[in-house]
Amino acid sequence: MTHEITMMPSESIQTEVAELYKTLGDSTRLHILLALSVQNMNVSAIASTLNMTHSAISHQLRVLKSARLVRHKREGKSMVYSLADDHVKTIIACALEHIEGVG
Amino acid sequence: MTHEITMMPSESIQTEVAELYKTLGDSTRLHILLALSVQNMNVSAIASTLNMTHSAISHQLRVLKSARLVRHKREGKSMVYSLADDHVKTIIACALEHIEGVG
DNA sequence: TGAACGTATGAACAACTGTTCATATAAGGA
DNA sequence: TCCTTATATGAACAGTTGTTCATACGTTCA
Repeated sequence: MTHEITMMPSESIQTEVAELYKTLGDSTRLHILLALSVQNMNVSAIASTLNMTHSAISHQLRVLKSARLVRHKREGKSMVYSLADDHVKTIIACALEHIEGVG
Repeated sequence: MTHEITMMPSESIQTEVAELYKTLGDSTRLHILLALSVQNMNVSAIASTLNMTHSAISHQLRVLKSARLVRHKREGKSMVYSLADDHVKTIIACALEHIEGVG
């Protein structure tokens, strides 16, 4: 885990990285990921935590799902969402450190 | 450099992080940053490297500047741009690792 | 099966984004 | 000073984005 750019990434990798950032670059989605970094939640819980409609949250979860940033599993009537892996936390933590560093 | 989220960031920090990602979430801007991670360049050099117009590059450099991701200094007729600090490299490297990890 | 709950989806709309084009500003050389 | 080179800026346009509203789907329990 050195976090260094050892060589110039290919065009397609660059595009993928930009896509990843675009996905993270919406405050609703970032809020969802941060909430999920604390604990797994269903759609209703996320919606009330962020004080937004179920529909808006569901739409954004779809985006996060297709970006492979969250997973979901059914539990009875509800869908429980969780972060896809620890990478996600790491990426956000990187940005947090930058922000805190710059002030 | 542990890259862990030790506590829930404040609303304003969350918004800042989202803004940072939004800035990184454009392939033109990411290309510029990756190019600058190799060497400092002026606008013309960036434009020809990315095969884009000077104007488009200049507009994007303005965005990167206001996000404090790049610095610039005049050298004769041209403006030489460089990464603001090593944080920028680290942030991009984090995402690269995630992409490569996911495949 | 039918009602209630939880979630997903599609259409539509306003708001935003990135590029292009035209033009302006700034520095160096004749 | 005038011309050239280098960069910046503003307006405008097409394309994209995120939310809302209405509706559909899926699960549980009576």
